[in-house]
Amino acid sequence: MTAPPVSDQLGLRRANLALLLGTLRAHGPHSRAGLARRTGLTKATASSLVAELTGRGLVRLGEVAPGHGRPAQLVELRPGAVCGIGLEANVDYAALAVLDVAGGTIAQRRVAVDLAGAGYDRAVDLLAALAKEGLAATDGWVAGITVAVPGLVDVDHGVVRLAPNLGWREARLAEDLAGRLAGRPVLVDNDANLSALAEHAAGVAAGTPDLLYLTGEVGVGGGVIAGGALLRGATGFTGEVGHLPLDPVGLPCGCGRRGCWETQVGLAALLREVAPPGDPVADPATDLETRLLLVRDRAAAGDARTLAALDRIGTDLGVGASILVNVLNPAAVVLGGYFALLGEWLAPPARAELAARVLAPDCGGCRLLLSDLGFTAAVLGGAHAALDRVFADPTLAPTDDSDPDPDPRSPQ
Amino acid sequence: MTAPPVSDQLGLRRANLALLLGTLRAHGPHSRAGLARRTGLTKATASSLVAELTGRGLVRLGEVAPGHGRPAQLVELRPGAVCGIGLEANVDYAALAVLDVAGGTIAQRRVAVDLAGAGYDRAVDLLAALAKEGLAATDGWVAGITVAVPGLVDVDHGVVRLAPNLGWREARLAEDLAGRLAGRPVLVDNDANLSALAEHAAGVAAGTPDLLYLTGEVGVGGGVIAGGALLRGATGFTGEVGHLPLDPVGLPCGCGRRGCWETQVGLAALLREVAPPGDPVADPATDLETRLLLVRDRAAAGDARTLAALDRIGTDLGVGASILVNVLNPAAVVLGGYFALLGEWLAPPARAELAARVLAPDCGGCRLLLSDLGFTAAVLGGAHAALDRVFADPTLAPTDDSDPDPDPRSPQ
DNA sequence: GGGCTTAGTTGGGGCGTTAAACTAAGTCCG
DNA sequence: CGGACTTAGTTTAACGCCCCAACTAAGCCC
Repeated sequence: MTAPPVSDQLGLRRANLALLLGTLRAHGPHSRAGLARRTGLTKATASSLVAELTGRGLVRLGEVAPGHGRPAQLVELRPGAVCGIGLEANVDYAALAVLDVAGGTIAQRRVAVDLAGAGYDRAVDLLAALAKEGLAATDGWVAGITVAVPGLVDVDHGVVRLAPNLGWREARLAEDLAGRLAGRPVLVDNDANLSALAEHAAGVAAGTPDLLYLTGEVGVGGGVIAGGALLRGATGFTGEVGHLPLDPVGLPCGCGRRGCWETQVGLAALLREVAPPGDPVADPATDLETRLLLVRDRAAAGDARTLAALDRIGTDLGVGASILVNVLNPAAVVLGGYFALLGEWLAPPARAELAARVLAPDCGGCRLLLSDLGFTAAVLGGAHAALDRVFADPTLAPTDDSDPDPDPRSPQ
Repeated sequence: MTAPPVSDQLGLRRANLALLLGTLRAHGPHSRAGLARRTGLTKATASSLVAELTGRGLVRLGEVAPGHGRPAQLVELRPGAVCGIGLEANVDYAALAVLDVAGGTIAQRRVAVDLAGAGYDRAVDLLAALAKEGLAATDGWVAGITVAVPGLVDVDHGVVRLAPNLGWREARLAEDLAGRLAGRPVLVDNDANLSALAEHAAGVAAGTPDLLYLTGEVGVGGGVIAGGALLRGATGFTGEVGHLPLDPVGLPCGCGRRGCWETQVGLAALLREVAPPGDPVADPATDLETRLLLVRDRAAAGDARTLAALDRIGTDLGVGASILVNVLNPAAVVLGGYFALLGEWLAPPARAELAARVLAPDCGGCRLLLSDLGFTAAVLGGAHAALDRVFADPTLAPTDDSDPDPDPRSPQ
């Protein structure tokens, strides 16, 4: 998603196209004169750039805005023409999302399937089939395809280093998927990273350049946006927050230690505390979402045991989050996964802990928010990641005068 | 230090000048043809850019490197002509460093003075006097002046929000100092941030784009470089690592809780554990550095009590660091302050904890290093921060043909 | 000493932005 | 109702920067 270097005039043009496109994304429709004012370019240049963006299908002329002088024709991101595709490979489901540059949803689907049991090759086949479904859903141009994977991913090489829950190891997923999709550019990234990206692009914290995404699943996942970009670290393994050592005498964790954060606030902890033995909520045979909704219903009904458990978990959530907020100073912490589903009860005690434990005045300006993207955050983030390629370099999108646009820089 | 936006040809020129300058800083002297090859520019452009950089005093033609064909004239960063000034305001001393673009030290000095007791206005006077000393030490052009302050700093406005040890609050330091220095551009930043910058620019981890700097002082300070840039967070309060809650039943901390990291590994913990009551090491009347050297001598001599204390502190250092490494995935953790001074004994147990607790394979590629910048890291980082202005925009440096260079963008 | 190789310069041309004048299309107000 | 005013957007010429290609420069190899 990092912008290509600017060194020659084509690079300058590219940078200015990206500047306009980014302005439209961040601040909504503008007249050409308005774009010129905001970006510091001249009206002539803005007009020329808008003409090119129109030719590439990225923007269109929309409604007319009257003013004191001649009415302005607003330029806006064009829905439907240029899309990004997100895929998600998870333990018991696969998902697809197709978004256009305007942020509109072209297609979205989730398939229940035992990807972990299917084996790598059949999983790739299934992802390829989903991708083709996405490709068929749009007659526009597809900027790229991004796969969200729960595990450690080498983004630069598109390799899944280790995804324990899927049983994948050193899987050359980008390559294998591109091979089944006529060489289209395929990116691979961690699901929490992509979820953070989705919150940054479109969620409750849209536009916030510094945010921390925390998702409650079997473990606890973390994704960090810092300075408007994903924090990736030296080898792409940032956001390993599940094993914050919070209680030296706590419960044993899969990592071999005791009292890790995810033993306190992970899904297992929730189900254990919320349900007495024999309770249907604790029955692994029942669908997980059904059980979580049951928990929510009980909380809403005021069930004492449930409320006490959620209060305790919310408190521990806040303790762990405060550590991260002290280190990262985000403007927002966004809760996803089951944290969001039960956020109504988790957030108040978590906010109290944050307020008490964050050293910066006024909590460093940090707000605790609940994601409204639900369990689709990762796949939406994938689609956004694909679109970000075009926002960084609009010349990737082909021009409509059937010019195949011999772009000098090879894809992927 | 973020690069100015590129939108017109002057911006393009600026970006290319910066590209060449950055190449010379990162990879040492090059011929003009070599610069062209490495950057992708043409030889003609590289020659033109080098001519301009020479005119601005940033580079010079150095030795001749023979090869197969015509010998190359190497272009190198020019010592002495363009400088950055770093200042440091600390509780019991103030410091000055003047560096040139080639990384050479033009001047460096430390003054023992009770800044906390002096009051803000006299402290600013003293800093201004030090800065003038630095200005007098060079006949070159000064890119800027950066002040390192132990506290919470609003970098954008040059305001010290809160520096408890100095007794400063909402101090408009950049403004006040610039007023005493003929309006020269003054930046203000947190000392740990600037120390991290110094390690990134010139220390044992030079060039590492992702590093974590940890300094042992009264508290524990942290500075994070991520993706080659300082991590600042939403309101500039990143790196508050001293109060990681590591031991719920530990010693009480000034923050009101128990078992914070700095109660385990801060200076007070070291002195307490290392010295029996009545020991000169624990005597607050003695100079701190003297006492620390005494501790080092005892450790070197194999004193059992000292070694046991250092082993315990090193272990706790590693426990806390592992949390940060799991979140940030840096390529290096650099220890500064007293951690570096006693690193010989602290590092081995700390490395063992890191290896055991970091989840990414091979510790995420992270190495634990000891700073060799000593207690000058912050002031050196300040000088580098000032120089970074020129590396980001070489047109800030005036041309030698006495052209006052009416730069469109105002300083500060 | 001639050929080869690589460094660096020169001149012409293309491209993108700028500046300024101009046209376009409304509102405001007497 | 119509002219002045205001703002949007286009046109044209000019300029700056980089690229390309040809050329000169200066050493090494045989």
